Amino acid sequence: MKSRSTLKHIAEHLHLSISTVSRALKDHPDIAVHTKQKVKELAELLEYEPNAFAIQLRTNASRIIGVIVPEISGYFYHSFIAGLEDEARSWGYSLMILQSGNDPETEAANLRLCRMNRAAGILVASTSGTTDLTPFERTDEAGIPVVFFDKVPESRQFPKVSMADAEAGFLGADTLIRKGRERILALFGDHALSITRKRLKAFQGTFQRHAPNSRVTIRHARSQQEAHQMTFEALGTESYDAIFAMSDEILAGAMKAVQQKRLRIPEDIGVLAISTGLIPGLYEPEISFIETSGEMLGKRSFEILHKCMSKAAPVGEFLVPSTLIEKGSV
Amino acid sequence: MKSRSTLKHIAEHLHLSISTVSRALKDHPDIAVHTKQKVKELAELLEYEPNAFAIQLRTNASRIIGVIVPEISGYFYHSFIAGLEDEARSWGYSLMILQSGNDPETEAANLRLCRMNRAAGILVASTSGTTDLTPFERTDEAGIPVVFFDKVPESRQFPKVSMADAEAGFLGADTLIRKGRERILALFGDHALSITRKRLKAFQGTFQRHAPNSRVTIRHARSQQEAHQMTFEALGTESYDAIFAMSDEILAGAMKAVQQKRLRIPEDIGVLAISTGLIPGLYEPEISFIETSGEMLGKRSFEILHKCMSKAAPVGEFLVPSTLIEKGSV
DNA sequence: ATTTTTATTGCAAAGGTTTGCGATAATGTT
DNA sequence: AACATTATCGCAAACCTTTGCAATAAAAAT
Repeated sequence: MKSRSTLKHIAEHLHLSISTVSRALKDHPDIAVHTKQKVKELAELLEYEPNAFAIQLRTNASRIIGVIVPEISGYFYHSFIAGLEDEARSWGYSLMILQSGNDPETEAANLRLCRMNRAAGILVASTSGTTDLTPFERTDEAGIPVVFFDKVPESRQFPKVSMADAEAGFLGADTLIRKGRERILALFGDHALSITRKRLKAFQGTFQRHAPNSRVTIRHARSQQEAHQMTFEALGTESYDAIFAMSDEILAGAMKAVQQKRLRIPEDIGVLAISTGLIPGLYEPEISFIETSGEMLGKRSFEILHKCMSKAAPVGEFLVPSTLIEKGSV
Repeated sequence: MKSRSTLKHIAEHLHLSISTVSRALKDHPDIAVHTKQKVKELAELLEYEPNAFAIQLRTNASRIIGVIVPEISGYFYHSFIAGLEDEARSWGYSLMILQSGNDPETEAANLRLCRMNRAAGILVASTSGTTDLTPFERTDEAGIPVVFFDKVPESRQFPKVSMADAEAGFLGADTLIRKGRERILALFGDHALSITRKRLKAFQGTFQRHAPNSRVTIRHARSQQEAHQMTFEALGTESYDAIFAMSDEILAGAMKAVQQKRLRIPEDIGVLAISTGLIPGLYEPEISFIETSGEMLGKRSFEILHKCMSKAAPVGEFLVPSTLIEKGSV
């Protein structure tokens, strides 16, 4: 275990004071150029690396951003984290990742961890069961900005950034209409989730306004399996010319039914989904989708949080736009 | 910005010394029981939360584990991270996630970050271009144990934990043989990667030994697209009764060709893959696979690192077993 | 020649916690 | 009654860095 070199070591070697060394290393104008040079050379030689703890203790601020998500794996959050990490690193921040396992208690414990580590800021995709926001308020009051993303609470108090769900819903409907699809099997997720309601509302609204004569059948599935089964049954009882899936999970289920029935895309049936992009690329032909990019959400979230960290405190909800990516499946 | 409470605050309120408070909070036997009680009560009331920086500065050790991966997203690492986080949290550790983007320089920078933050330990899935191990050695010498996982270097110096690649390769071949498949299109990844070579060697060896008369065609693809194209061409020129894919990425590519050709599984062609499990579950019928669980690798990796952190320094390579999951696709 | 400015460096405190050792008083031992 | 032991608690240093202010010497201005 090699003893790590400190400012003190360098100072002693050079017969300088610690403060001079400290300033020299960060190009403080007070320090003579030749002194700076000598200091930097020795620092290089001694492989000096500043002690982050000491800095953080002194400045009472870390370069660590806490990220609390229900789960890292799954269809979405990992891409969010990837985008976030990318952006954060370019600003000199690192990520501390915590999973809540969709359990409010673990979530609170994780929040505490972030506070203990004096995170520079915290990004939270809340649990579906998160009702009590006071822990978050306390954290915020303690000077650690909290920004919610993706799964955001109703509260008006915190900045929030999420996908443009209404826009995505509209785009979905609009695309189907433009392509002349008129008998739609539209598969949505759990109706209790706000994401579902927002997408559904825009989707339905668009059809009612612009293609009131189309037959749009809405179904709700809570899992891939349910979506699979539901689609299989639906395809057996009535004839559809397009399937719309509001998420990757739903799409995966629906596609199993499509494969099972050996339907050709887009001849026998058109398929369109709202997706992150990975899943639609697995099929042949690839599935057209409205992209709700996890990466972009990550980057955007960092931007908002970054503003919060530098005093300027934006509030309200920020939306990440979604765009149609055509692959010819509809 | 509420001022956070410290040991000092508590001490002053109770007319005690800081050291007594510190000891009381951690049940030091020197402290009277009633004192402990009073201290703890007030700490609760004041919502005292220890300053992690100060602790880490004093003890020169954090509860943070650095994780350096080429990318978080993609087919594999997110599940690894999920498993790791789960295990680490149960031991009171948090994860600091860094992406190297498969760039050795970024990797080195990330390593430096881990050192600066005095990580308790570091897990690295190295870049394919990582040749110089001295930065890792230096980190290790500085008292921060380094454990490689998944993509491990040749060096004998560091503990390594990876999938049982040989076993997986054997299992793949064995399964195909048992199912009576004799004309195999076997798709592997980049031949430069050790993971590819290990799986391939065991796969080929098993066929040579137990089914020397089977026709096994080996192909190497460096991307999903390449796998797709390669498979499509292969299926056009010769007849096969099974496809074997050594990874999710390859499988995804191959399956596109299968769908394109509208081949029925398993009647027209059998399919078997080595996989994490997500992708094979997307098709209908689902694809049988040899599971190389990212979660398990994550948990196991933590175990090894944990041993390294507590003096006991295991060396050598640890393998997490893989098991066949039958879905009837072969 | 004296005063003012400028350039360069050092001093010392602060940030919160841990910990070896010393201090004190109470209890037990001879 | 003198001494040894035990139970509690406080002192102060250490961990390493940052930063306001003071200090010194050299240069410039009067």
